[in-house]
Amino acid sequence: MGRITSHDVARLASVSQSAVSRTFTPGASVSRKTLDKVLKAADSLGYRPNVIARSLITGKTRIIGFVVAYFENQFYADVLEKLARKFKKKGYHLLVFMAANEPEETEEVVEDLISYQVDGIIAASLDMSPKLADACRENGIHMLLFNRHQGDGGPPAITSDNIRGGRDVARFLLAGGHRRIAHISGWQGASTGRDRMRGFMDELQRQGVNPVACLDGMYNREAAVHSARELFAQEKNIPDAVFVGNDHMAFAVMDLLRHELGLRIPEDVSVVGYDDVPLANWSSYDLTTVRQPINQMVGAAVDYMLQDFESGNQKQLQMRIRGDLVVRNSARIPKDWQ
Amino acid sequence: MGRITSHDVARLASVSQSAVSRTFTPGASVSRKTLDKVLKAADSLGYRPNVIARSLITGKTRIIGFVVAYFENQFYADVLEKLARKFKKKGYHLLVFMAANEPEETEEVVEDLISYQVDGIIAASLDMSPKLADACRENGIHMLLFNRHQGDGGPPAITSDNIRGGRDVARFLLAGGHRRIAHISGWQGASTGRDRMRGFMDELQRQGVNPVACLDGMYNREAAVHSARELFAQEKNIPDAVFVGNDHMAFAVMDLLRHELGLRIPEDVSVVGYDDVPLANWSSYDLTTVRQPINQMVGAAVDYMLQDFESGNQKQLQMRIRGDLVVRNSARIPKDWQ
DNA sequence: ATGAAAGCGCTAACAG
DNA sequence: CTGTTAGCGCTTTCAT
Repeated sequence: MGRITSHDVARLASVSQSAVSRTFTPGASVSRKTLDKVLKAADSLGYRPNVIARSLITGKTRIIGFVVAYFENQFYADVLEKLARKFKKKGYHLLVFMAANEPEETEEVVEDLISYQVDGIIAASLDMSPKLADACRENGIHMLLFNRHQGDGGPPAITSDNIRGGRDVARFLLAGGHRRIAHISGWQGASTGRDRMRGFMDELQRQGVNPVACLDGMYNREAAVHSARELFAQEKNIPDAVFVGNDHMAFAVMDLLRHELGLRIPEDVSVVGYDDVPLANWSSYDLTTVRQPINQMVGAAVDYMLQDFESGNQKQLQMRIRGDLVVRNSARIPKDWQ
Repeated sequence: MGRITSHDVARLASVSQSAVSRTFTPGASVSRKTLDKVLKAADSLGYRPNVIARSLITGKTRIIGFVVAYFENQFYADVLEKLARKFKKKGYHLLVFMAANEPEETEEVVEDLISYQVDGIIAASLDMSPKLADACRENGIHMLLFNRHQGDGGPPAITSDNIRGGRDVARFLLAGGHRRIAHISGWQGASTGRDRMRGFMDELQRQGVNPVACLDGMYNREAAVHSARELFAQEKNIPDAVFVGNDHMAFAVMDLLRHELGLRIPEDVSVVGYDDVPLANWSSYDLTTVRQPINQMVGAAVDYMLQDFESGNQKQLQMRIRGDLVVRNSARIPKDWQ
C-alpha cells in the first residue's frame, strides 16, 4: 500500500540503506554478495528507486521540457515521437507544454518548467525572449530551439537550411518554365517563414523574375486558403505555380484549387510545400516538397543536450542541416531535371 | 547561478523559511504584510518553488504519465494536445512515453512511471496486464485506459461506444443499398477493433446480409492496403462498400482505390472510416466516418483523474461515450437518410 | 566494501 | 499568524 523505500529493502536484505542506494547507482562500489542480496530483496518487494528524491540531491531530474504550439501539423507530432524515443534510450523523458508563440504564454510556461527543475528545454515553434533565456541560464536549465533560430547571437538552435530550401524551390519552379509564381509564406514572425521566403525570393530575383504575389499564410490552414482564394480570384496574373510555406498549408491550398476552383495539379498549377511530412507522400497529395531531415535534426538535438548536460555549461550552437527537394507530382517536372 | 531556494527569499524578506513556504501554499495562513514582503523578495530574486522537493513530502508530483504507441494516427496527437491543455489548467503536466502494445515494453514503461512517482497514468492504445495494474495500485498510481477497455472487471476505461458505432455504419451502408460489403477491421488485439467489428457484423447479420470479407487491418496503413488490394483483386464478389476500422487506414485504402485501382468513390465503392480526425473533413477525403467525441472523452478523463486524486482511491469506471456517424461523401447516401 | 550521518528544498505539525 | 523542528527518500562524504 505505502510506497516501498530503500529502507524497506535494506531491512529485508539485512544491509544498510546506503548499500541499497549503491546497488542502484551505476558505478558505485558494492560487493557481488550484497548486490545479489539487495537485488533479490528489491525484486521481491517490487522496489523502484524514487527518481524524484534522487533528483533533489543530484540536481538532475532527467526530465526535458518540450514546448510546442500545436500538433495539427504532423511535423511536430513526428518530432515529439522521435525525440521521446531517442531520449528514453538515454534515460530522459519529455514533459509536454502547449504554448502559442506569445511572450505572455511563453513566460508562464518557462516558469512552470523552472518549477519542475527540468534539465533542459526544447522549444519547437517558439521564440525565447532574452529575459526568459536569462531565467533559464540562472536556473541551470539548458535550452535549445528546434526548427526556429534567433540569429547568431541567439540561443542554441537547430533548424534545417531553410534559405537553401527556399532557393531550391525557386530554381525548380523556374526550370519548369513557370513565370507567374506566387508564394504563400510561412508566418513571418518565425525564422522558418522568413528564411524560406528569403531564399525563394532571392533566387527569383537573381533570375530576373518577379513573383506575382507574396502573402503571409501564418502557418494556418484557413489563412493560407484565404490567401490562395484571393490569388486565384484576380482578373489577370493568375499564378501558374505556388510555393506554400509548409506542407500543412499546402494540403489546404491543394484541396481548394482542386475541389473548389476545379484546377488540375500540376497541369493548371504547380504546388510545392515544405517539410515532407508523411502525408506528402500519400497519393492524394503526392506533394513536391523540401524535406526537413527530422531524424538528423532530432539526433543532433539529443546529442547536443546530452553533451551539454555532461559538460555542465551551455555551448553555442547554430546548426543548419541541409534538406533536399523531394520531387513528386504536384509540380511540373523540368525536362532535364537531374 | 545556483538555484534560488526558499531560504534565500526568507533571508531577503527577513522572515522564516516557513513563511515563504506558506506564501506559495494556496490556502495557508499568512498575514497580508508578510505575504507582500515575501512576494517582493521572491520576485526580485526570480524565485520559483521547487515542485520536486515539494512532491517529496506531499507525495504528489502533479505529473501524469501519458503512454501511447504512435502519433502517425492524428487521433492520438489530438488527444495528447487536448489532454495537455486541460490538465495544465489544473496544474498537472504530462510526461510522454512511447510504447507498443507488447507486454514487455509496457512493463518497462510502467516501471519508469513508478520511478517518476507520477500521480496517474493515462494509457492510450495500450492494454494493462493484471500484474501491472497491481503494481500501479501498490504504488498509489491512478490509472486510466483511454480508447481501450478490458471489460467490466478491468481497469477504469473511457472509450466511445464502438459497438454502437459499428452498428450505425452497417445500417448506413445497408440503407444505401449496398449488399457486397467488406470490413477491414481495426486490430483484433484491441477492444476498439473488436467492438467496432462486432457492432458492424451483428447488424449485418440481423439484417440477413453476409459480408463478402472481413480482414484484420491491424491499425496499420500497409496492412490495410494489403488487405484492400486482395479484396479487389478477386474475380467476383468485388465489394461495393468497405468499412475500414479507423480513418488512418481508411485514407490509405481510399488512395489505393482511387489512384492505383482507378475506382471512383463513392460511385464505384463506398468507404466509411472511424474516428473523425481533422483530415477526414479535408476535401480530398471528405470521409464518412464515426466521430469519436474527443473533447468529451478528454474532459471525462481529466475529471475522473482529478476526482480520484482528491478522494485518494481509485473508483471503478467503464465509460462509453456515444459518437455519431458523420455523413460526408465517401459513401453513397441513402435517399431518405435523416 | 560497508554503515553512519548529513542534507538536498520543501511541507506540516507543533508551540507560542 | 509565525518560527522552530522533524522529516519526505535518496545520494554522498566520511570513517571504519
